[in-house]
Amino acid sequence: MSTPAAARKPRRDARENRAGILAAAIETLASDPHASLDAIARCAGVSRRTLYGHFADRDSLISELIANGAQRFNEIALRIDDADAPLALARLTALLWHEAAAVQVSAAIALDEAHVAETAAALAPLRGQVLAIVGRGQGDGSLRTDVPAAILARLVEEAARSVVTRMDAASPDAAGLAVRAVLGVAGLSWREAVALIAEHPELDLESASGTEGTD
Amino acid sequence: MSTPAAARKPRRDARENRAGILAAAIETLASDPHASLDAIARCAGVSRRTLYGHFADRDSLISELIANGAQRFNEIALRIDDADAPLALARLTALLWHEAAAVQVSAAIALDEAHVAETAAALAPLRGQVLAIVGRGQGDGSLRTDVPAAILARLVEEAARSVVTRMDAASPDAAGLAVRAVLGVAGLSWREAVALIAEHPELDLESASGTEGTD
DNA sequence: ACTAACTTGCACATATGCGTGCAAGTTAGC
DNA sequence: GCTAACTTGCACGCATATGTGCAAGTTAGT
Repeated sequence: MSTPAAARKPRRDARENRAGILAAAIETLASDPHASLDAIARCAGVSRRTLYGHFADRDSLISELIANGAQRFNEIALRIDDADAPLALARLTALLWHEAAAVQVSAAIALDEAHVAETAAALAPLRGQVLAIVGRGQGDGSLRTDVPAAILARLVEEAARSVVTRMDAASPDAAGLAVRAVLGVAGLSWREAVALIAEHPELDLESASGTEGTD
Repeated sequence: MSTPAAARKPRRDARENRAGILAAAIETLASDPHASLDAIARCAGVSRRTLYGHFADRDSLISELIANGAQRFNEIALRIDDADAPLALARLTALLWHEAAAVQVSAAIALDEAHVAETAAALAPLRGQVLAIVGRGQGDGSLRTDVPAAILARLVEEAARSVVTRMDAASPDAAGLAVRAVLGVAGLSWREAVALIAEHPELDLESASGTEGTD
């Protein structure tokens, strides 16, 4: 027996629908964290009733979103191993940016009273990593020391969240903007931030257009 | 006749209740922008029905909150006249901080889909002032120029909003934190920010502009 | 082509929030 | 102490959202 109890493999269309619902939830909740299940279902091209066939209730859906997102973010965060703290922050921000869509939901959901605790728990590894980086940066003098590490970590997180959720993600250099904001809050002068970014093209802050660095 | 048409002066308890409702709305909505009128009424120690005696509907209440807040913020913003852009930003942030409670609601409400437009309109003068300061700072090289003025103004606003809404307003140096975050995002290194703050004790940060309160 | 899995629409129950009407109670203020 | 102003509770009607049961339709997979 392949499976000890229950659970024959679900049908193809069912799996597609389930994925579609999750995707629709991300898309819909990103712009409105209070969107109804009906809105999500319609966005997924599925009936509301079907949604309940895949998720027990609203919380189940949200929880799965949080779990999925958190896992991706944590994996990214734990892969960062630059010794240089500012660079680590920059890279972390840049990498997370690529998950923009997912990040937006998580960021939005994280603001929702009902799920703060759950999100906080799920993102613990990421937060630990940020705190570690910040602490290291304060130790070697590369980051500001006029703010306690714990608060600075929080400040950095909020700066990133702000840019992700409140600034136009489609703007020319959105990823770069996020990195600049984070580095600024972390204590670097803007010229230092610009220099750091210039020295590390592998940060891959895209992008097309020629809004060139310029200053 | 003191009053030409209509409007006999309302009774005292009525005026008190009205004010109480507004205060309760600020307190309640600050923590949960989606709080029900019932919650607000209860917080004001008044029946839900009474609330409707003072405000036609939810929007009327919110609108008055926005109008009140915006007026105070705009007045403060337009009083700033420091030639030095970083200092102007610092002072603006510090002054607005004193309106913390009111700022929190406005900041929270401003995030609400239904009232963004209204808030944006009401805060136009403040935003104009920020843009002017930022432009000036870019012109004289005291603020970062790697980001267009319009976006930088936005970034500054979001940084301030973040700290106000998301960081513990009761923490030791919350006002200073806001100023530091704003200056950091605006391009100053943290040492420059610290120096600026140190040179201008009249910013009145650190400690206690009086919530010495207790209850 | 047959069957089990899946989807769907509809009806239903429940809950919450908004906004209103009204009759009975309180209170401010003269 | 009288009266108008104000508050209150309760009853509605309305709208939206969640979650479930069920019978009838589709569809995937063998």
